[in-house]
This record gives sequence, C-alpha cells and structure tokens, in this order.
Amino acid sequence: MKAQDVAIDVSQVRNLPLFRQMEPAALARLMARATPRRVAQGGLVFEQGAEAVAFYLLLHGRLKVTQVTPDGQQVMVRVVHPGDLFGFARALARPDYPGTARAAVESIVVGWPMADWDAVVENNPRLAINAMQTIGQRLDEAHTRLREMSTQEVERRVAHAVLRLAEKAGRIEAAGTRIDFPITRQDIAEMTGTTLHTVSRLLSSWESQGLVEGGRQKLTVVDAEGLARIADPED
Amino acid sequence: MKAQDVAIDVSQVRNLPLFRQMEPAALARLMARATPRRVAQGGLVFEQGAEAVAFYLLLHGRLKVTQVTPDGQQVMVRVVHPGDLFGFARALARPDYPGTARAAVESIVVGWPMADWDAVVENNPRLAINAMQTIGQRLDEAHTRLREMSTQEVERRVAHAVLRLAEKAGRIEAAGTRIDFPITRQDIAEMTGTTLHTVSRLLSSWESQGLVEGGRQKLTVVDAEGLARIADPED
DNA sequence: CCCCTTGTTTGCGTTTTCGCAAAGTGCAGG
DNA sequence: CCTGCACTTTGCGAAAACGCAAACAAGGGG
Repeated sequence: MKAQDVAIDVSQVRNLPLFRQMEPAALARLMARATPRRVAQGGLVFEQGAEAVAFYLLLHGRLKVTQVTPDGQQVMVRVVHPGDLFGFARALARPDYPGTARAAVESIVVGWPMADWDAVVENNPRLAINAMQTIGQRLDEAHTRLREMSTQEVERRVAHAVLRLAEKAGRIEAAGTRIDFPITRQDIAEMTGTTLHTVSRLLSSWESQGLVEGGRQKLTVVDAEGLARIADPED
Repeated sequence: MKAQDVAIDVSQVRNLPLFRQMEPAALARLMARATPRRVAQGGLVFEQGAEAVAFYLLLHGRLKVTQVTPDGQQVMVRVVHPGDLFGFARALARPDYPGTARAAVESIVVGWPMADWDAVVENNPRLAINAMQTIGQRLDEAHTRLREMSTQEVERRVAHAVLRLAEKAGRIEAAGTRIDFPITRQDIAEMTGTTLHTVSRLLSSWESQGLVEGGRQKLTVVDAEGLARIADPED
C-alpha cells in the first residue's frame, strides 16, 4: 500500500487533543514524516508479538485490539476510535506489539517509524504532555475495567461495556443508538471477561425488556436510561 | 511534618530508572524543589477524591493504593515499591487523586507541587520519556491483570498475585521468601477480585501442601516453583 | 498480664456463571 | 437463487465462588 493511496487531511488532524497547543510548524514537520495507510475490513495494522516498527494514529474507521493468552484465550484490550493514538510500544519500553490491531471496518491510519518516537517526544514537549495524558487516560480506563471486573457481576459489566460503546461509537438512528461497527457477542464477551453464551443470554433478556435491539453483528441501544439502571443500580 | 524531618539522599535517587540519563544539574534543580515527608505506618499520603496538590516518589517503605467503588467495595489498585513514582494525577488530566495511598509500613516519600508537573516534563525531555515509560509499564501491568481476571480462575490469579508480591517485595528467610510488609487476606482478595474467604481457603490449602506459610498479616512463599505451577499449569 | 480488637479459619447452602450440546438464522459468494 | 459458513439462541447439568455464620487466634493497649 502506498502513501499516494490516501491523502492526509492536516486540517482534520490539527484539532485532535493529542496535537493541542502544538506549533503549526512543528505539526507540519511531524505530519511530513507520517505514512498514511488504508486498511481493509478485517485487515491487520500490526500483529501481537511482531517487532514494533511504527506507531499510529487512527484517522478514520474503527479497530479492535486483542491479545491472545499463552493458553489460547482471546481478550479484547480496547477499541480504537478515530483520533486515537495506538501501537506506541516504545512508550511502554517494549520491543514488540503486545496485541493485534484489526480493522472492524475499512480504516485509515497514519504511521510513524518507531525510531522517531523518542525524538518526537523530546522535541515536542507539548506533544509529550498530551501523549502522556493519552496514555494516562488509557491507564484510567484500564483501572475502571479492573474495578468493574473485581466488584461487579457479569450483567453490570456487560451493561457498562455496551453503554461505553454506544457513547464512543454510537450513531443515532430511529430505533436508538446503533453501535457503528460490526460487533459480535463474542467480542463483547472478550471485552467483559465472560462467555459468548452469557452475553447472548443477557442481550436476549434485555431485548425482551425493550432495552436493546440485537442482530447479527449489530447492536442498538434503545433505552439508555434503562441500561444505565442495570449498570448502576443506585438511586 | 517538616522538610527537616528527613534528609534527601540524592545519591540514592540518582540511580533510579526514572532519572536515568538526566543531567546531574537538572536533577539537582529538581530535587531542590522536592519536599520529603515521613509517613507513619497506617498513615495516608493522599486520599481518594482529594485535590491533587502534589505528585510523589517513594524513597523507602511500602504503600497500598486502594479505591472505593460508589457502592462501597474496596479494590487494591497497586502496591507502591521504593523508587516508584505515584500520585501523578496531572498526567492523567485529573484534578483529584483517583485512589488512597496508605503506608503499609513506615515510609518516606518526596513530593513536588503538582503545578510543577507540566514544567518539569517540558523542561526535562529525558525525564518525560522515562515518566512515560513508567506510566506505560503501569498500563502494561493493568492489562496483565485484566487478562488474568478475564481468563483465569481465582486460584491462578491469587497464585500470580502472591508470586508478584514475593518478587517485588520479598525478603529471603530461612523458610522461604517472606512478603516484606504486613498484608492481610483481605488485601490479597482486593488485589485479585475475590473474597477474603476464598483467599483464606486457598492459602490454607497451599499451606497444607507446603507451598506457603501463613500467619496474621504474614505470608512466606516456601515453594515458588510449586506456586508457579499453579499459576501457569502449562508443561 | 488480661482483654478486646482485628484478622483468620472453616462449614454449608445458594447463586452465578460456565461448558457442552444442539438447533436456528442471516448474509455473502457462487 | 441456493448453499454454507459464521454468528446466534437456548436448554440443561456442573462447577466455581460467594455469602452468611460462627468459632478461633494473635497481638497491642490498658
């Protein structure tokens, strides 16, 4: 895939939190070194265990980042949304990618050579702070999920996961908020640490209560308040 | 508690990974702004929800960082070991501390005003990279725990947690490797997302198998290989 | 030195969730 | 239009872990 395949829309990038308060000149210099790349649905940006040769920014589309455990079980680490930085293994002092990034829909990413990372960070203090906040938020999310996994039963965890997806990747439709990329019950199970079967049972039950509408690789939140009550039954 | 209470041993700090490759002058300048503080056993460095006024480095001792969920359950986020940076809420773009840091044993911390964070990061690119790696490793650890929580049954999770503690905070003794600070079954339960009762049962069972030796707020790993076999039953 | 608080052990019934199995069903490609 | 794969649903028995309850230490404070 060649750089020419896609043009980088700098104006689109300028407004990302990651580049906030960066000097236009520095940003332009940075973008000049970037390589855009189109990834077909189901295609890989990088694979778990591969040498981390580049870090990326998702411009358009949606990625699922998964890890496979030594004993063969799969876990979904996170969903990458447009504007997110990902694959920054260097920042974790790792030589390889800890997970696999797969395009849930046709996506456009821009990549930089991983060797640039340190220099980029050293020469762009403002970017360094922003990148740190990005990683910090990632850490915060991980802690949130850990807290949920530690203290909440499966139903609440799944409700939280679905609500988060709707918020981050929802598209308003007549019936409600539709998750804007193909997602399977298996995916949701891998996000919440449960099984395909349990997720299916829950969604069926919710559907009969009019909270959601399901379908093959589809999910629409019909009654977000109702779901939120399941997720957080205080009141 | 006054700064005079404790003297900062700069030579001790110089070798920390966090300050690696930093210019001595910059390090000296940094340490000049630091406030050392002694924390008694059971004392708090900061409390969940409080305004994040400072970030810290643990020089000596051991801290437990916990969070309380809205419905009152407690989770142990992590154990802070000497040399660890903690309480860097600013890096997460948070105005408050997400957890409570309590001294498991008498500890010595040094703190910097949180307002210094951005300047420190901007003016010390080398430190910025190191700090990012620190946060990155924290993220890695969180993902490891998430993976464990998602895919492993309780016994394996507890075994992993105990082995990690022994590695990070173990002191060699005649009987084996002793966890070097007071730790309760409840603590271990909060680290692994289970209950006090289940942990107690497991440790009892392991003790009868000669893998560990327990006691009130005490834990000694007698047979690390045996425990590792429980943690990772491949082979 | 004793008492009381805090932590630990253990039994038992109950609940949640899993795991297996088998039967539907939507959709893409031929 | 047909066919097959991938995804989904659902039932049922089994297992893991929880939650309650109650008894039992250990060690610090009076």
